[in-house]
Amino acid sequence: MSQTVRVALNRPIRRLFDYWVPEGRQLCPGQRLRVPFGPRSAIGLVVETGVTPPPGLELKPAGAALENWPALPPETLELLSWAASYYQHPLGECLFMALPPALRRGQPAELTAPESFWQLIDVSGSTNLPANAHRQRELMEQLRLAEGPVPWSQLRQQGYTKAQLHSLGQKGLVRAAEKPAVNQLPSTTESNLPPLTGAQQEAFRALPQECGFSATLLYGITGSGKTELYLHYLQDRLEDAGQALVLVPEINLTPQTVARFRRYFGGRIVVWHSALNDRERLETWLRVRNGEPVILIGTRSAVLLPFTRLQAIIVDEEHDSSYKQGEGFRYSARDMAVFRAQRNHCPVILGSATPSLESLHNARTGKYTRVDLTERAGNATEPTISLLDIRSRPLEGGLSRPAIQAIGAALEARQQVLIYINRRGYSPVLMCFDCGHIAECPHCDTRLTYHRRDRALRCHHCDYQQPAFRHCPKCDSEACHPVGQGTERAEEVLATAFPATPVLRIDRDSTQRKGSIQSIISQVNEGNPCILVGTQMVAKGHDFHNITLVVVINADGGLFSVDFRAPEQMVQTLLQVSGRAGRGSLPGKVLIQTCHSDHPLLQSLAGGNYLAMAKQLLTERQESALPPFRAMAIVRAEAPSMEEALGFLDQIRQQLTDDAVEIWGPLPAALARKADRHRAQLILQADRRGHLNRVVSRLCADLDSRRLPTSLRWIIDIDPLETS
DNA sequence: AGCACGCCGACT
DNA sequence: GTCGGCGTGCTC
Repeated sequence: MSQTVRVALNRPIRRLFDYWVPEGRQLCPGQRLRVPFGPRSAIGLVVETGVTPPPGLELKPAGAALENWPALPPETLELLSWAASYYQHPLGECLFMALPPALRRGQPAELTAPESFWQLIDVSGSTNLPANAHRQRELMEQLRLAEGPVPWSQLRQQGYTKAQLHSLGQKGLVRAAEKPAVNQLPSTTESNLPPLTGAQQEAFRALPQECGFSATLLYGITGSGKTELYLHYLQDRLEDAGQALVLVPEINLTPQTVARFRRYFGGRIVVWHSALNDRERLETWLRVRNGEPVILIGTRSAVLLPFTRLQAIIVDEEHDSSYKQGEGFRYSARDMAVFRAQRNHCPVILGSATPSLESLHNARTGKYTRVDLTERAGNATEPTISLLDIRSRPLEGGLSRPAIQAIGAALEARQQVLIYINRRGYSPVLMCFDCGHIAECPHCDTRLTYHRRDRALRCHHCDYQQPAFRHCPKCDSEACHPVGQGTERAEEVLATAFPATPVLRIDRDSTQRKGSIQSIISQVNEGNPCILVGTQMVAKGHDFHNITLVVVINADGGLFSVDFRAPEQMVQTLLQVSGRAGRGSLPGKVLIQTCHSDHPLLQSLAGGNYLAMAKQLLTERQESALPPFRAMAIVRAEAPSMEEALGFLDQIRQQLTDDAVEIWGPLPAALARKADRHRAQLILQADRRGHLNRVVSRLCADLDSRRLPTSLRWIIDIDPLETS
């Protein structure tokens, strides 16, 4: 009697495949194996053993296992199985996301060649490098500070190149070294953790002391020192053999953050983010899987790693929308972290200065414990926020006269200024002042953004671009002008207004080159007067000590949006960006330009009390019966025509007859046409998550069994963040 | 997702 | 007469 196994494959199909296992071989769930699949073979993962295959099905024999241990340990397998069914995503694709690319491809679970390590030849040695070789000098400094040889991956991650190392090697300054054994790497150095302030100690004592499951919402205002608290918590709670997971938004995983953790935990710190190459992913994955006592700092997908000795999870900036994957397997790493902690019987700490309404609600209902840290660390004080009504005020590049005066005053005092604009490019539109024609994308229902640098009109939703026109394509007038504000234009206006001061722009366009954001940050950290102009990117996590003034060009975007989450997101972003001011010893000031200074939300924002605003927003959500008071799912469809998309969703609406599920739509999406595809959506809501899950899961099964035209695409988004 | 099978247009 | 377009269906 031979064994029968159920196998998941890395295919977008909601189905598993059964195979018989030849006599004398034994397989367990989580193991990687090769199986025949159609005319070829594929890599599979065992999800179940000893199954009874559907009757009348001729099974094929399973191929060899790729290793004699499960690539996915039971706890990880359970996490992913839950997530697959909760997010309605094919199990195979979910499971394979927890493997590094090399293992997905069927390569052996081992490192092929040892990684190169680098160290100084003479630690005390003087360096006569050319004056312009500042990167090489920095690299030398890095190696000097390191205790022992530094892996190439770490140097590469800090933006250094092989060429720089080789150049130093030729000069006889550095050399390749042996990989130091793991236990030789410096580990926790207890003495040099910075002492906690009074307020931090109080918060620290309120964090969970038990090892079992607990979920804590750490509400710590910007600059209150949440990271210090995390460091102390890990040092205090983590056993020598234990693993910890620290989730951070992609944008916060900077070398500074990592260096901060490395200073105290040395070789225990490993990182996980999108810039790792395949071999780095494999190496880190293996260290985690082998149960090495790592503290892993990682972005979203780090929550899927196969930890086996997890003792603590921290989710920093838990409100951040980047924790939700926006395509494919649409999971929330924050929510999966909580599930993981629950099943793993370990504490999870969700930290934020602007907690999500979901988490605040969970704290209110007792699902989470809330711990507050509402004092800035050191002698820093909270910034004062004032609204600046710009109705009928002349604007220069989007800036009002009082704002420009404030900027001038701050620069005069040799301080730094941050200008926040939520739009990249030069200006949102290029308009003909004679006939009113506005350049639009031929493939999307959106306007083209004018980028001055390359005189291009670009669509921010597809890859379309065209040269900007001088003559209006409609009326041939020459009166075509950019209208509205973008980062590029603000940069230009500020550079003209303050010619003696450097203006640094931080957005997706200006930071595409690797390491360029690093050089901007180090320039700011030198502390000389400068003006930073940026989008969301500057709002998050950076610790600039000499910024005393933050100007928000226009705060009105989120006030009248169709998306019910817009006010929450607006408040969070504005408070996060405000938090960049006054982090050093000088007090900070925030000027928010608006056309609606009497709007209650902005009024309370000026009061700076996030919890009061959140309470108000939660009341509104409850009155409108929206999340977090109800569960939500969205069915999105796209087709060559809007009729097809709406028709398909309407059919679904007809077949959903469950009284406990409220249905909205179908409606065209806010961006009804994107890259020539017409998009529509259907919103489903229910009081109980479990109930909605069952309904959606039935719907999914039904849609899978129907044969639909290939031109029609549908997806289901559970707990969606974008609802328009 | 791959990859085969399967029927209709422009070419050696 | 074929080469090949991508629509539809299947993979234990």
